[in-house]
Amino acid sequence: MKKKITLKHIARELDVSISTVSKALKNSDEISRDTKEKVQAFARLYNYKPNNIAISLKNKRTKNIGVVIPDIVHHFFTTVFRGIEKYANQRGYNVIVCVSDESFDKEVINMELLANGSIDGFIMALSAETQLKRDFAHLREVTDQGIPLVLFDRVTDEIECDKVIIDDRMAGLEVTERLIKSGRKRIALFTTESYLNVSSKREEGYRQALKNYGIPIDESLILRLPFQFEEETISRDFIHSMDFDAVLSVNEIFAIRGMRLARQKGLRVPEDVSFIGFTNGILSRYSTPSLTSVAQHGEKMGETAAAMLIAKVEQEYDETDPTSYRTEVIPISLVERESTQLS
Amino acid sequence: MKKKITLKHIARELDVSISTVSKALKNSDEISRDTKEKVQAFARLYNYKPNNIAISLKNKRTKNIGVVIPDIVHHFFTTVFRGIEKYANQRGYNVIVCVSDESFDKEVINMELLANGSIDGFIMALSAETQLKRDFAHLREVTDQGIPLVLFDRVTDEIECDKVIIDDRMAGLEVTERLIKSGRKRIALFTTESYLNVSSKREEGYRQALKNYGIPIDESLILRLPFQFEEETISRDFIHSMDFDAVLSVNEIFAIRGMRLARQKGLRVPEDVSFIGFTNGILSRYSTPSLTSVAQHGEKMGETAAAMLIAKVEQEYDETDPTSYRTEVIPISLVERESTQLS
DNA sequence: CAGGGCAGCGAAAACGGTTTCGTGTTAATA
DNA sequence: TATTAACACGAAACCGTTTTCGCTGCCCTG
Repeated sequence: MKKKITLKHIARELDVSISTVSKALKNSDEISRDTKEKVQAFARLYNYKPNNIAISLKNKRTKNIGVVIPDIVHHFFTTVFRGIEKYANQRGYNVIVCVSDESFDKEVINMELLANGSIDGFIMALSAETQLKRDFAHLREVTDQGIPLVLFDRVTDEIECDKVIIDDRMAGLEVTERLIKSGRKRIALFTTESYLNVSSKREEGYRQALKNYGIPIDESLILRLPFQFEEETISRDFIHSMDFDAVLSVNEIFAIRGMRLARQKGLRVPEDVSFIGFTNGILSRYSTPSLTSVAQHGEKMGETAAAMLIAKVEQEYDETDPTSYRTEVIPISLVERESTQLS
Repeated sequence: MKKKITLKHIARELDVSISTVSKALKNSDEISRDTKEKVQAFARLYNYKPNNIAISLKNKRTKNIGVVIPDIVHHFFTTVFRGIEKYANQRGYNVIVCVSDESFDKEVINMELLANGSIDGFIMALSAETQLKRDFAHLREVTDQGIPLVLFDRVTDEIECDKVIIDDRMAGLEVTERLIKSGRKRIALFTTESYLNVSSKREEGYRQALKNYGIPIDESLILRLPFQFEEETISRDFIHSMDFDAVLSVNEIFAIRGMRLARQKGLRVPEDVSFIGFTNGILSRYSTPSLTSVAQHGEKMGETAAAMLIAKVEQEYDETDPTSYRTEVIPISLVERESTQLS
């Protein structure tokens, strides 16, 4: 077992000082060619690699970024993560992931742990519980310490920091209007219980679209399902008693469930009823019929968030301007598939 | 912006030495009650938290584990990751994720980076390219340095280390036999090009099952699809010309595609043709009809891998026994859904 | 021949902790 | 009263780097 070699070892072996070795390896011109070559050859031979931890301690920069997300087994977060990881890696950063599991406490604990020197900055999406409690003290603590923070998707107005979001309200509005323009009159909305910011924004857009077209809002067409969506019965009863010609769903799963129940009821998709879902994930693509879906471009979001964070991290040193914060809006796009007949 | 406070600050402020502060915070009984209380109160007041990096440097243990996987946007790896993260977090470890993207080079680069002090051990699944090249020098380098390594799912015999796998051969055999016992005679196999270890193991099992029951192997019933599975045409032609009453697929997607094409051809699922897929993911659950699937219990795999790794990491110090390596086999289970009629 | 300049290298501080090993003070003991 | 033990604390080494600042020689110049 070859243990890791350090500057000290090289110095001892070559009978020079540690500083000389350090400089030689950095090709400093303080050091003679001879010595440099000797040192570099030796280092190569024994496969010397500097110790990351020591370097981190010295420059107070870890080249690690912390990502805190509610759930990793979730296609959207996963794609965002991929974007983050990709960009970060290109720039020489590593990514430490913590899963909050939609729990406030876990979010707090994880962040406190990482904030003690392990990372240079955070990228995160708030847990459901955090959004419900509206308690952001842990975020404030982090920013107060001067640690850069980028919020994505599940954000809050109460914290000043960089953000990257999609315009959920606009998205809800646009796709609802598409349905209306394609001739649909009775458009149902499948949504979650409303403490999730994104859901309520989408609902706002939905309502606005109907209003824009003078269609009265029928509250009985709005189905609010619990966050854990397993109770199939609710939606079954609802769907069977319900009368609609289109559905907008704030996620894939409700839409897929809905399509299935509608077809069991004898309705044809998309002829009798059209479906559009949010979150263009794997289910939308492979369902039968395949689901027209609002693509949120998670990977783009991730890249953007990582870029913003790393920019902040790296300008830390020239702490000149009174740090201004930006909010990037990632445009959505509608991926049309079999579940709709849009004009 | 409140900067982080250090032992030195506390010491200066309270007019004691750094060592005293350190000991006081650890409740050492070298220190008088008075002093301890004073120090602890001060520390609490200013929210002192020790710097992780400094501690890592001192004890040469980072409490980080590195996870290298081919793809994060993949349900199976994601569930494994969740298991790892969950267990690691409970034990006070953080997880650094690197995505190899099925690329050998990325795998190597990422591991070299992390191996220089950033992590205490690795958990990984080999990239497709690595399996193809059969070049494991980077793994050997890591283990030679005494860094614990746990391989999962995509493993190799050429490296001695802990492993956690499912018995793919056995799984292929069992489920094929289940199909046979339910009366199916002409069982097709949808698989990937064969450099993926797991696929070929599953195929072995499939062949063995047929052999066990004296069913001749019809090579025309074995469909090998490229790893990037987008070309729909291949399978469409195949399916339309093919004559089978059951399908075993090494992944979900091929199965879902297959079911759809079969139904378009007018076949009923499961009456005319049964489908079983590997990897009990989200598609299996939500497809129509829902897909009977081999559950690999990714989360369990992840937990097991993390447990093995952390055990190794933490016994490092009493380097007594000539470290023996284990291979844990996680049992599979068959989740029966609508796509089969098993007796 | 004194002085300056430069090339080449080393000592030491610093990052923020932990830990070993003194050391000075006080109180108990012989 | 002299010795000793316990107590409470500090000095310093150490983890592995980077970096500043000196310090040698040596050569060149005036």
